[in-house]
Amino acid sequence: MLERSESQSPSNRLPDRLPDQLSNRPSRRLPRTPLWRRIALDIKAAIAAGEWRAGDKLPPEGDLAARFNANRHTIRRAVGALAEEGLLLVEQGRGTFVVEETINYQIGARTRFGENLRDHDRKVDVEILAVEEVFVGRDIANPLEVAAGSLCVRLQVLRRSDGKPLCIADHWFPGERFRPMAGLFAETKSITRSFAALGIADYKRRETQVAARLPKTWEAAKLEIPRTRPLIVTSSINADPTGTVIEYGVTRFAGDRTAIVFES
Amino acid sequence: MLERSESQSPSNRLPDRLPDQLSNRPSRRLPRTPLWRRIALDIKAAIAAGEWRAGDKLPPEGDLAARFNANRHTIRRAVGALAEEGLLLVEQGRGTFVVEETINYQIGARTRFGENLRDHDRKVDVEILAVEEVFVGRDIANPLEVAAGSLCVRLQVLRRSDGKPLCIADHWFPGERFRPMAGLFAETKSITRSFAALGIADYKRRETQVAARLPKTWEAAKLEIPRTRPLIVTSSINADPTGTVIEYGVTRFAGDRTAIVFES
DNA sequence: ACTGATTTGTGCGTATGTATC
DNA sequence: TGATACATACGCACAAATCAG
Repeated sequence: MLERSESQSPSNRLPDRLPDQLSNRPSRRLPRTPLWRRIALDIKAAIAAGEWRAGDKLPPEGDLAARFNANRHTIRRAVGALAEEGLLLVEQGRGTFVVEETINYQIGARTRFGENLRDHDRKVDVEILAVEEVFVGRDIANPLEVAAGSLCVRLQVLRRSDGKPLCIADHWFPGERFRPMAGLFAETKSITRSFAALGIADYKRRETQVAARLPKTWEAAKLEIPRTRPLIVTSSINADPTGTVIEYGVTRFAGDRTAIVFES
Repeated sequence: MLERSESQSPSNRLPDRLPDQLSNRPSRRLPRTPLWRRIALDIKAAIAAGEWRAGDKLPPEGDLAARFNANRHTIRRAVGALAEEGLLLVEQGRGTFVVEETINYQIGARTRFGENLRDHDRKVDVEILAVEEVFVGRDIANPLEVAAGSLCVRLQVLRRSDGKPLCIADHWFPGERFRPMAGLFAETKSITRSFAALGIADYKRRETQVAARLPKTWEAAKLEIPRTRPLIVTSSINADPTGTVIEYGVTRFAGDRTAIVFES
């Protein structure tokens, strides 16, 4: 836990020289900005420059003290200011982190994936991970309101926002009627448009369940998060205007990059 | 990893006796049920008898093989069937678990904590962890729609359902008007009733944000979960009929015991 | 970041009982 | 009776995921 190398003995009460920063100020008379404030700006600049990115852990206060040639108390003041600003997050015993810009993913009865994020000037991108026809088990058959063992279409996609993985979604579509979905989605890259091609002009989200769990290895890899960071898992049922279920979806969001917002 | 003691040498091509199970069949001619199916029933019975309870980990397949005097493949078949039924959950590298009955916590515009769970014949219980008057920072002031540094009331409670910790909730109430909340809640054990005592007959949940993260040590302790299991964190804003914000709440649920359900 | 131990997943080979033609 | 196909069961080996140190 060594703070600085100098003045280790308590007898040495007075520093033998001024800290570098004080002599390092602009040539004359200009209103000097406090050291902690300059350090705060430096840290901010370093983050802006990409040295530490959203979610990264800053070096321990001791290391920062060495780097900026200041006392740990001074560092704490700078970090405290940035934390108050909301740029940093300080956690006792863990460290100091650059707060992640969380994406607020709005969910309502008429949530459509594409529209949701386009408002935020984000580039949305879809990668198809799997398309297949499967005989579904009870877990999928129940929400789809079909018999267990029915033939259904499964579509698994990875959605990115600004190039960063946002979520992995599994979509199930019930029965023969939706066999063309596989091809349609590959073409349109949109579930809404694929539905439209099948003559379904409108549909509504009936209910959404939210849970949290840790990712499996492949999920963590695809979402580019550590395996120790939790997922938000939403399960939702979409029905056409007659009330027939036309899709059941399970979506996994990177838990610390995303917040799901429900309006009521 | 000894499977069976017999016939370890590959030179011994022919088993010297019939496997136990085949000679072990019902006395005569009755249609014999396959071993894997009988084992599945045995496991089911053991769970029903309370030998393994919801959330428990079953012994490894090897141990089960020894116990049921069968090959691991046979055990896997039995376990696979029960997993398909939804009674067991198999996780590679971790083990096989009896599925937990997850609590579906319904959220809508008029969600009231007490009413939510009483329907399920659960005993609801509230423990007050903290009550205080605080000058709130930006993070709380913003959703409450008051100035940063305002005096507010903070109430932190641990809610149990059937004795098991369900969630930790922080409630903030804005300004002078709600100073009596501290005492009122201690008396009524209910936010709705406390509001009523203050002349607020009705209020609505305006919006709810859902996120996930790992618990801090004290949260894990209070919720009685390991630190490696994620929390579901909901943040919600409640407003009275005039639209004035009267409460901001942050609630942490045990992620693997709970699913939050939103209707739309 | 690595290691070894634990546990499930998968594939191959063998043997035997059962149903069908 | 025999040929064939399928379901059941055992044995072995290694891959893959998880976890504790």
